This record gives sequence, structure tokens and C-alpha cells, in this order.
Amino acid sequence: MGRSGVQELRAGLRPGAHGQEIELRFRKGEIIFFQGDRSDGWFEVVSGIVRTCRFHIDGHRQLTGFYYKGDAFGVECGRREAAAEAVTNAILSRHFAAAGELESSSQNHALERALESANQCIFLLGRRNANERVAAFLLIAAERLESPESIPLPMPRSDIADHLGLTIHTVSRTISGFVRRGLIELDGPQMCRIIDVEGLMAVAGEEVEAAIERLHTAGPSSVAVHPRGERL
Amino acid sequence: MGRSGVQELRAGLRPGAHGQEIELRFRKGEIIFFQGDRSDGWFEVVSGIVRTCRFHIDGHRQLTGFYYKGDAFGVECGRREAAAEAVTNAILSRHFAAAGELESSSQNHALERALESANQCIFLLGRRNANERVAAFLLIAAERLESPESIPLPMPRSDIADHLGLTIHTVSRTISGFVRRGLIELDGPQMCRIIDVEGLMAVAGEEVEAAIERLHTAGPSSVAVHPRGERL
DNA sequence: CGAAACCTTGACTTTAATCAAGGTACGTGG
DNA sequence: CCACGTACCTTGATTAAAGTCAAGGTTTCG
Repeated sequence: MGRSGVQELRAGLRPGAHGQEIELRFRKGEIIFFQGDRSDGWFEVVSGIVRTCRFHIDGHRQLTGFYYKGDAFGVECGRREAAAEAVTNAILSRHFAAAGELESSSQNHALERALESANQCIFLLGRRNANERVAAFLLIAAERLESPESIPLPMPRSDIADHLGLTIHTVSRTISGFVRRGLIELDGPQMCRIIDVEGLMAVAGEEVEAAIERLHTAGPSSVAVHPRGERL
Repeated sequence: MGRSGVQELRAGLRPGAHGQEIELRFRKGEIIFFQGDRSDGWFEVVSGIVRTCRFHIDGHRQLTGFYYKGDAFGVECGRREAAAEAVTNAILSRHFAAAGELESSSQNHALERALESANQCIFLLGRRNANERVAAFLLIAAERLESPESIPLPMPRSDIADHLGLTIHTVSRTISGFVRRGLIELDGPQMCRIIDVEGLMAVAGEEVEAAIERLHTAGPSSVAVHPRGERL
């Protein structure tokens, strides 16, 4: 049912400035492309917010990224690894991939950005507990939006949860915890103000005590790096 | 201490076939490059296994991938996002990035493979429990090694743990659990045989239909996709 | 005003981390 | 060759964290 609507909307695209680029509008909640679609180019966010998501077999969703103004997404070749959807009303600039040599450097750049974005997602998911993940998520959002204090969170809690590998309950409780500890304040569930950046960064990096405790463990990393004291 | 050894080894590189490529040998445990190093090219695995890892502030390690014969790693530009280390003795082919137009299509290809690898890592970490993650890890290793039944696991359990976001204890217990359930067998901790592929896939949550699912994902996504029943 | 979607919180359960102890494989040197 | 040390692996008991179940509250919009 949704699919035909998207096709319609795609048909309604308007030619952009360069022939190679096209500007598209999507409304909140609309699908930009489906997981498994044949890929014929990538997108850049002009305004609004976009999410990409993949589905596990049990229906459980993994959001692989949120994309803000200037971010690129959907750079994969062949088939779409993840679906893309508009979190808010959004304007996108579309770039076609198969355009040959002229395009290759910009495609390269887009690929690099996509890789960076993927690495950021890995780094978020690699954190060990909910506090770290949510704090890091908020700080990243603040940085991406270039809004040092005020962070709009137009995505539902379920999006944040599926991005961080948590449940909406844990996300909600964690955010409430931050409010209780005076790290942030909420103006409604969709608007967050950071009160104590330092404190939030400390949480994101892990509580101080835990970090110290780990240093005393005599660097598990260096051990792991040279498992058998291999000499070079 | 390790660094000087690596530099020495780098000095000992031998010119390869095409001038643009060089073949390098690393011994088990050696560092290929450090996180934060300036990037001047990427690598392809000729033989052996390589891991890439990033470190969180607390010293906690995140392995972002294992790379087997034919895999590319270290494709990022600017500075290395992650360190790379030889899990086993390894032979690598080195590709220089700044070589201009001729190289750009192969760099593009390498970037795409790197992105795929990152996505796989996200998909592993996105799984909800230890059973799913370990089972998926084993299946992926089997597939990558093109060894349908016998999976060598030359990396220590700590590597697997840091890759999957678990502890070595949980990894060990989970593997033991699979053995107890008759899904796999171990010939020593570093050699694993899959007894019941179907069963393991069922545990991983990624049944044979997974590939198919990806092709027509319209169903389950449309629910999540239209949180407010937005009409197009 | 009512409905729908979304958010928060409390009580309880499950899962994985932590703490602690042994066990195994393997290389080194006596 | 065997004893020893080191790194690595496994397992049991306990604790901490996040998931689940359940209920009620808030926001938004028609």
C-alpha cells in the first residue's frame, strides 16, 4: 500500500539545477526508498531529518543512522542495504550514480561520509550501557545540529531505541535519569536542553570511577594486541 | 615499543607487481597501522586474518571487523579511524590512494566493500542477545571462509567478545551452550565444526528467507514507517 | 471532547556482567 | 623429557542492568 504512494511521489520529482541533481520533498513518515530496492544514486539532506533502517528477521528494526542537513545517505551500490524514511518533512537532493567519470570523485566523497556515519553507529552500539549510549547520542545530535544547547528530538523514542539497541523504556528512563541528575532539561519530550555538557560527556565516556578502575586492570588492550608477546 | 618494530617492517616492504601495489608480511599480533595514523592507502588480505579496532576512552576495545582473504580494510581517508592488527600471520597487498584517476574506480570498489563490512558489524551489534550474535558471527565466518562446516577461530575469545559487544565469559558460555545443544562441535577452542546449520541459523534469527525478506521488505516496514498513518 | 499515538513509570523477570576459581594448551629452559 | 610459566579458556555464584509486563499520563489533532 505504501509503495504505490512512494512511486507517485517519485514521479512528482522536479528537475534540479545541474541535470545530475534533483530536489525532492518528502513528508514526515514517508519512505524515500525500500530495503532491497535497486540503487540508482544517493541523497543529500537539504533540510529536515532522515533515518535509515534495516530489519532483522523477527521484525526488530535497526536504525543505521539519522541524517541531518548536509549529510549523505543511500550511497550503497546494487541493492539498498537499508530503507530510508523521512523523520520530519524533508527536502533532499538526489545524485545519480551511473553518470561515469565526472561523478566518481563526488561519489567517492559520499561513500567516505557514509562510511564515517556507519562507524559512528558502530561506536554507539559498541558502548557498554544505556547511559553511555544515550548520552553519546545526545551529544552527537547536538554537534550535528550545531546547536550547542538545544537539541530537537523530533524522532519518537522508538527510533532512538532502535538506533541504540535499547527499548523505549530504557531510553525513557535513562533520559529521565539525566534530568534528575541535572544534566539536561526537557521542554516536552521532543525538545532537550543540555545543562551540563561536561557532565554529559563524562557519562558518555563512562563514569569516572569505572574508567579509573579499568586503568588499574593493567591495560587489557596492550595485552590483547600482542597476545603472545610476539617480538618484531 | 611496538611502533618502531612496525616502522622497521614497513621499511622492509617489497615492491609488488604493478608499482601501485606492494605485498607485505605481518606476523601474528603485529600492528599494521595505528588508530590516528595518517592514511595513505588501503590493504587487501592475500592470506591470513586481520582485525580492525577502535578504543573507547575507558580503554574498552571495539573490533570493527575481521578481514579474510580478498577483503579490503583501511579504506578511510585522512586519519585511521581504527587500528589494524594481524590476528594470524598474514600477507597483505597494499594500495596507495593518491594515485589519481586510474585508481579511483578500484578505490571506489574498496570503499563499497568497507561500507558493506561496516554494515555487517552494525547488524551483528544490533542483535538483541548473545545467542543471536555468536551464532551469526559463526555463520558469517563460515561463509567468508567458504568452509561450510569447519571454522577456524584463530582469534582469542576476547577478540570475538570485543567484536560482538560481549564479555569473554558470555562468549564462552554461549559457545558451550551451542555444543551442549548439538549445534556445533569444538576440536579445541580454535576449531569449530558446524553440526546443525539450520539450527544455528534459526538461533541467529537469520533464516534462509533472510535474503528473500530483504527483496520485498514492504510488509513489516510499512507499519514502522508510517507511525501516524500518514497518507501519501 | 475524544481518540490515537506517544511517553513515562513501577514491579518483576531475564540476561549478561562481574567476581572468583580452576583447567588447558603451549612454549621455554633446566 | 619434564617442570614451569604464561596466556587463554571454561564454569559456578552473585550482582547489576536492561527487558518485559502493566498501567496511567501527556500531547496532538480532528
